[in-house]
Amino acid sequence: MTNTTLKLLAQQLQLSISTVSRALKDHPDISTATKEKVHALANSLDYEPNAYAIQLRTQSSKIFGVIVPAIANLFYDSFIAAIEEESRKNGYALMILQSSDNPDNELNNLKIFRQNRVSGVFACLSAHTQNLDVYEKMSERDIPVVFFDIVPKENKYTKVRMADERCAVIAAENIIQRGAKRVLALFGDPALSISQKRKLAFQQFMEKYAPKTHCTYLHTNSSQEAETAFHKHIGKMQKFDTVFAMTDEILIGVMKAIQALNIKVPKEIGVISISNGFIPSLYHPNISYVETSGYELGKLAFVQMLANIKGGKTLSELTVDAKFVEGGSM
Amino acid sequence: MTNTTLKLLAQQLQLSISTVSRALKDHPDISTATKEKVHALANSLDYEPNAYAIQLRTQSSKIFGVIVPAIANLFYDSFIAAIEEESRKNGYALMILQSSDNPDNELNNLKIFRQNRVSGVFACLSAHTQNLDVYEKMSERDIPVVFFDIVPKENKYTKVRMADERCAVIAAENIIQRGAKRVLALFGDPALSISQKRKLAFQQFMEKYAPKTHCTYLHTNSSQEAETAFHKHIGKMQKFDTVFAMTDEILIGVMKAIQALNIKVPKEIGVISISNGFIPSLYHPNISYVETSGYELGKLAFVQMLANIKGGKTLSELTVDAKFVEGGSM
DNA sequence: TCTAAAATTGCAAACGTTTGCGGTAAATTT
DNA sequence: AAATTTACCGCAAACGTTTGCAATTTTAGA
Repeated sequence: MTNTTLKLLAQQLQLSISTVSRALKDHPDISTATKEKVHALANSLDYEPNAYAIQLRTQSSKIFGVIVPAIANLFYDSFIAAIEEESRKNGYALMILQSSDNPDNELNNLKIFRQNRVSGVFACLSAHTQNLDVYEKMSERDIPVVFFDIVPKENKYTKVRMADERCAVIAAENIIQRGAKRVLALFGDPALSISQKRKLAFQQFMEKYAPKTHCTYLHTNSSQEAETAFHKHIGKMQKFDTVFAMTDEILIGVMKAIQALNIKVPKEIGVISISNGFIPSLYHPNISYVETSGYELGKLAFVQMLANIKGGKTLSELTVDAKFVEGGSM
Repeated sequence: MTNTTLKLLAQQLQLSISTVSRALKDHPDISTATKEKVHALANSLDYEPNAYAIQLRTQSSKIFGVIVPAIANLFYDSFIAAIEEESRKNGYALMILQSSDNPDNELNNLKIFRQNRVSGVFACLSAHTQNLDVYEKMSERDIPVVFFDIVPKENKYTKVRMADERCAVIAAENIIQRGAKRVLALFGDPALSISQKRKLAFQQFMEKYAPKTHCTYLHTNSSQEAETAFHKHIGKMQKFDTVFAMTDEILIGVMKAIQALNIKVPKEIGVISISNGFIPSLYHPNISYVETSGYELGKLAFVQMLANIKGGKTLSELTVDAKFVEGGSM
């Protein structure tokens, strides 16, 4: 079946295309009578404006691009869910591409976004992206970019991210408050700035406010690694009374080990992590965690995007605050 | 900065727009010499074809729409990841919208898809969608629809889904093989056909091949409900020696209860579920499960879509097969 | 050298909108 | 009744491509 167009409506009504167009959008120039006629026919013929024609004509697309390392990820999917909601409210649609942490894909995805003339892109850098030229190219095209989560260091970009240092400090506070004597602190890939930031903040805080507490710092790149690391370190020397997991991934490994060894939480060991809350709710007792909500981050990113679109350049780095959520594991 | 267009290239090269257009796509009519010139300038000027103009002209969009109840979902996000991969390989981009299980949103999303003249849509019905007219409308527009996971009953549609009955039967087989005497079987929302199918198949198989095994069937709508149901039923009368969870959601509730009561798996109770594998891997021992891979389903859906686009109508219902994955919980 | 065929390139219409501007008829003011 | 305003509507260009066809140039055949 052929789509109904303005032209078709115009022919059937013996009107000009422009009149039909204006009638459809309640232009004051058009009389109420014709407006009604037009609307009636448009409805009965199921008229749907052709987005491409509009975008071609108006040079603006009502589509946002989103680029994440992976969609299948507890954090990113809630981020996406958030901007999807906001987008719909504001009449935008979303185009989502994943980089799989591969800079080549990243490049390609950005290209697709440019070709589709998206009105803006939400970007999470892939783990080891060095070259930001592609993003420069977006700016040249006047396409605003809001970076989230993994963001570039330079402060000429608009970025939103979690308050990484705050997260680590809040975790440290709670560990101290528990009266921990020996803590095992597990962090992620040491090459990632997020790992560095969190570790640094955590370490400094502990050394300053609880210098007598013995801390062991480890970096692990997967649940597997975390699990085996835990097994290894829990065995030798005195047992830890508290364990801190920087991410869900790490927490998962730790908890498997804890279950395997049948260690009682929180009696024999306290557990605390940084998470968006889903994984911690899987265990009994619920794991206490410092909340980093992908959902909140998404909402924040969206207002930044809107600001960028409306008010020209709004360069800034906003962070969503962290808060402690009591589980029962501390 | 103003985008470079064919017109611009043509002017600078003293060529016609059509020649430039053809040169860029290696049309045999164009001489190698001019082709090279054109490509060179296009590169240096960062020419990027305007997708909207192309789509307007060619009436085809290279975009697929995806509609899911929620992106933030272990099953759907892996489904999405799969079709995203395939799409990229085939030069398509994805437009993803979530229905939040609300038929109104579903309606609206479909509308956006139509307006954007997507080349096809992957749709998962929202839980209680009754009216399929919207999807009929897509067909009228010659937009193929591939339903996945939650699909309509009528067989005039193209659908892919998990082999629900097989899943349930495989689970039942393993339960029988374990020599279970008393099993607690937990299913999801009884209004959903997926729950009905799985329960029916499970029940029939058990009654046929293990009539002496005592089975208790329950429906729960959330992790919470599953958890309390487990607590309630494990308390009174004789303990169950095996529990079957139809979904991840249910498994989560069950496992929380099991942890709380400190019941040993698999010694005191066997656990088996239907899952894509992530949740079962979170526990020690890993939970044995019947695999329903969103990823596989995505791949399958994509070939169906391609078939539909290329070869006209290909109405059929394909299912991705289920297989048992040994954990250590049985 | 002339002609026919082959190799190149350009013209112009079309895709479906939006929108500045000009035009006509009706309503209002003098 | 003439002049002016107001209300309504249509013309046509433009957005950036693609593509059938015609036009031109080059090459080959005789």
